[in-house]
Amino acid sequence: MDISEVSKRSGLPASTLRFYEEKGLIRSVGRQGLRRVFSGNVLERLALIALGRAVDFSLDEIVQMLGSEGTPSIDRELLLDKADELDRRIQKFTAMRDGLRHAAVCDAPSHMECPKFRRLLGLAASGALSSDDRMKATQKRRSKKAAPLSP
Amino acid sequence: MDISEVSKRSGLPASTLRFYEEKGLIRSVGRQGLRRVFSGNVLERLALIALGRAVDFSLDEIVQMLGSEGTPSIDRELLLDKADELDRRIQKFTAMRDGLRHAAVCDAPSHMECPKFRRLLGLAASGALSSDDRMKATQKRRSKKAAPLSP
DNA sequence: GTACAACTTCAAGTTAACTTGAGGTCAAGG
DNA sequence: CCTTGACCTCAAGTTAACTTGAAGTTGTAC
Repeated sequence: MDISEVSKRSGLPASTLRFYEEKGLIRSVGRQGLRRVFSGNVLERLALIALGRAVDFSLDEIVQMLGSEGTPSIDRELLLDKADELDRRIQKFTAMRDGLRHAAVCDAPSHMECPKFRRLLGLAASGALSSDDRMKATQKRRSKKAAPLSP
Repeated sequence: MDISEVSKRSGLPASTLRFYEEKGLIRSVGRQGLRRVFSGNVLERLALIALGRAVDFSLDEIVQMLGSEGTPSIDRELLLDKADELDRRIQKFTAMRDGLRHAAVCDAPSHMECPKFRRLLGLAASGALSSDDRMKATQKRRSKKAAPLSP
């Protein structure tokens, strides 16, 4: 497959595919003249990348999870970490959704006078919802097995 | 209150507060010499901003929702839109979480051989989870009331 | 009354994930 | 043979949301 074929099948622009290759996310199997040639399994790889992006992994995180190997063999612990992270996000989002929905129908003269809305505000302000706890649990869980590369 | 007081109470660095002021998100009530003076309700305002950020609004969106007025009076329809959006995100995230969790315990030799994981991959690849539908429903619902500013 | 920590402005830097553009190469059709 | 269009590289631009730095000012404690 040439790059436009991959582009068509994956829905990603060629520029993104080149960018991904440069980042080490995908690899072309060779060249025909100047042109990259991709094997079919790049599509599976791109699907994995899309999966990662869908759960808000950075490209760098994805590079790490997907080794350079064909078969990724993703760390199962990492998967659980990410599932936990998603759980926390789901909880926040659920709280937010309920709060927003209530605020929308609340008959308080202004949102500011609605106690539920104010409670939500308090939550947001306290950072409980700020979604900046991206990798805290990951770090925590990860640190239990300690540094595998140092003495 | 001076800026460091607001900073302490809000948890935001002074640079961010200045940045927010420049963006029109908050306002200082005046100056003492060079220094900004903020009124107490800037904290409420910052809480609203945090709330918005917590549900992934951009600062520009937030500026629009919070008029320049003291009492925001947020568009209730907009709140419902955002609640809907959150619903969709929650569904995606739930699907992802379940998928990840299964993949973590799945006894298939490689994730690639696990049908559930592959199904998840399909979902991600098809863009069903790609979270790029940020404002589609908003646009849709919004377009029902049509352009209020054009003839 | 002077030192200095804390404020100020304004410009420029940062990060992620791409996109765009300029300038060049090459295979295939006419 | 020659044109054309799809590909190539590499550098630079883009956006969001801030942060950092340089250079200047000032309220306050001694």
